[in-house]
Amino acid sequence: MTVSRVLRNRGDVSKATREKVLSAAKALGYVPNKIAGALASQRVNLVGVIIPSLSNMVFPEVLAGISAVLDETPLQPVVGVTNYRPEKEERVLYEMLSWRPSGVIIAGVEHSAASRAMLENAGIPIVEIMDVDGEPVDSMVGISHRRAGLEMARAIIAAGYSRIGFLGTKMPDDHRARKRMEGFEEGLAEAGLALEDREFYSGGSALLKGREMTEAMLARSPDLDFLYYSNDMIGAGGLLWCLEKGIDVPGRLGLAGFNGVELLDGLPCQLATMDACRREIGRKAAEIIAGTAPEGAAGVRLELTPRLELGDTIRKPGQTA
Amino acid sequence: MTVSRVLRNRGDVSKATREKVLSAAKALGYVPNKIAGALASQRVNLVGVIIPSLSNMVFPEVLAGISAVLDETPLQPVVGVTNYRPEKEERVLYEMLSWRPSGVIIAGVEHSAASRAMLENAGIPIVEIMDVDGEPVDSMVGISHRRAGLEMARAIIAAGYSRIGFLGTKMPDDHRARKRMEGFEEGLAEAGLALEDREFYSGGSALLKGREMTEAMLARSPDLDFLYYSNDMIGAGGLLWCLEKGIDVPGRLGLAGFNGVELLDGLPCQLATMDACRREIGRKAAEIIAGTAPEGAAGVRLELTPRLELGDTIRKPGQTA
DNA sequence: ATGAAAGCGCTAACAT
DNA sequence: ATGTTAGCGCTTTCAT
Repeated sequence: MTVSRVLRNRGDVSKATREKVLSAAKALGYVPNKIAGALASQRVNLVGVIIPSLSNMVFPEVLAGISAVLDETPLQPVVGVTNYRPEKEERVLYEMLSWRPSGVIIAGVEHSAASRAMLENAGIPIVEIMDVDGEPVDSMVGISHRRAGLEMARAIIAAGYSRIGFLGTKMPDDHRARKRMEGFEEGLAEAGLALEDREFYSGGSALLKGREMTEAMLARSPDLDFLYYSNDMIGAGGLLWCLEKGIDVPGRLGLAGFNGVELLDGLPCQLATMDACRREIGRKAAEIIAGTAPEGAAGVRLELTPRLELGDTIRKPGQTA
Repeated sequence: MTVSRVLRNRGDVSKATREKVLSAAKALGYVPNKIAGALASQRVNLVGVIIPSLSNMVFPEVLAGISAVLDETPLQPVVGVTNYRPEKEERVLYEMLSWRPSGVIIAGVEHSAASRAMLENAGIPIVEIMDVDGEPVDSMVGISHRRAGLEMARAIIAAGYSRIGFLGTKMPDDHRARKRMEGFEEGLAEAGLALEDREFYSGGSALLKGREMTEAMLARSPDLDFLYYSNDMIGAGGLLWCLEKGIDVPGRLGLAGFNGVELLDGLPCQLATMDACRREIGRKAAEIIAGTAPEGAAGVRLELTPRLELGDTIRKPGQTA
């Protein structure tokens, strides 16, 4: 019918007919059936976005970046959550691909063999995000978490700390947290140092866990002069606890987290951290899918550089211990 | 073909053929085309979930409740975010309905005329969530925010506070925050009281805003003996600021927030709050769509009861001012 | 500028 | 237990 032409603003349609169709559609409360449309046109304006979690502050911000870009295009994000579980990632990916989206943005470069095969055979642009330490299927946008850990270690050592503890998540499938820790240990090793203590948690309120783990670690290893947290939320918990106990931060004890979450702005003092470029990663990934990225639309490899923010919890050069 | 039968475990298929089809499918990396399937069967295993925001802690938790329930069913959630904007809600809803989902879960009971018309004509189960102060299109699961505000006011007055300030978001379209404030003022009015000061913010780090607004309000109205925050995040910022300044909480100044977010567990002391039953709301809404709710699948009206948690920031009966 | 017809890749109903 | 057929509601192409 001509109707189809009107609703998609295609082809030549006379003004009169157009108006008539439009008003009829509105009167009937007509909503076109995209299923049929997609089947006929072999085009689907959906972009699959697969992320491990929504409950921390990091992925929602990536999503915000993606949405900001896609809002300017006909594309729409559809998000799937894996809870850091490879089997769930497989399921979610399978479901998504069965809708034949225009592209997929997926967190991480580690995937099960089946997932990787699906991504490779999908025949659409794939962007793996967050992490660049690995071989991408197609495009890749992120930061090097290994390097982030490494540089934080160097900064800490440069500030004169040497007895260092690590506090993080107990997540075998959070590869980025793992890589940060490995990079961090590598950085310590450069200076002939090693982690003196470490502790991992899972589940629960991160702020509370940070508080509890800090207390436990300091009770166990009172000589530590620095604590590196695998994320800002537990770091903030630790910081609050130290402040409460009157511990001299950063003199007696230095602290650092990771992510650069907005939350930190509201703390009594600024926790040292490293910005993970979350929003920018989302923007870039979306641009690659939308085909508006200057870098192109396939095989792009983009490594962003996280900014180290010393804040108030690492000694500055002049400051004495 | 028989293939269709195998992939959907339907009808009688011999073991041998089944195996053959399955292995062939795997070898070819075959992913079925749900578009064609949906068109043919007139069934789509998608549930549209429309929420205003992902950047606070409240909606992700609702989503977690929804996912937990839908994971046991063939249904899959697809989320859309409106940023509290009615026009965006309209667009997102239109897009979703054009995929003919099995149901829609949507936050709030206030919608534009066009959105309401779409919901009414969709011919699928609709569940409006979070808020029960209004007339639903179909089903409704939530709490009464008006009553939540009212009861908080009563508790505060019962504890002996009388010079009360309000701090909240400047969001004309956050109807739930508005209703809480209205209910709160109603509660004050019962005791012949009224708000002595109020301040609203928008954007930025909520924790930081809470800190700044608290400082500003106390500078302006030093006689206040209670601050009611429209959410826990700004409440936490205010609490941290008070602790820092050595203000006697809850003796000299009482504080309360709203939501019952997990974050509060990690604070130096427990902020009074009211649990919004977020996870439970998500679960119930999903059950209604899935048809597994004992209440039925259409026209359900479910009001949950938020629990008041006095924490450490409201005086207990025995405590003196 | 408009209409007619084929067909997208499946499912459902009906053969066999 | 397996094969056959007619659509699902659009888009596309070709005709008028």
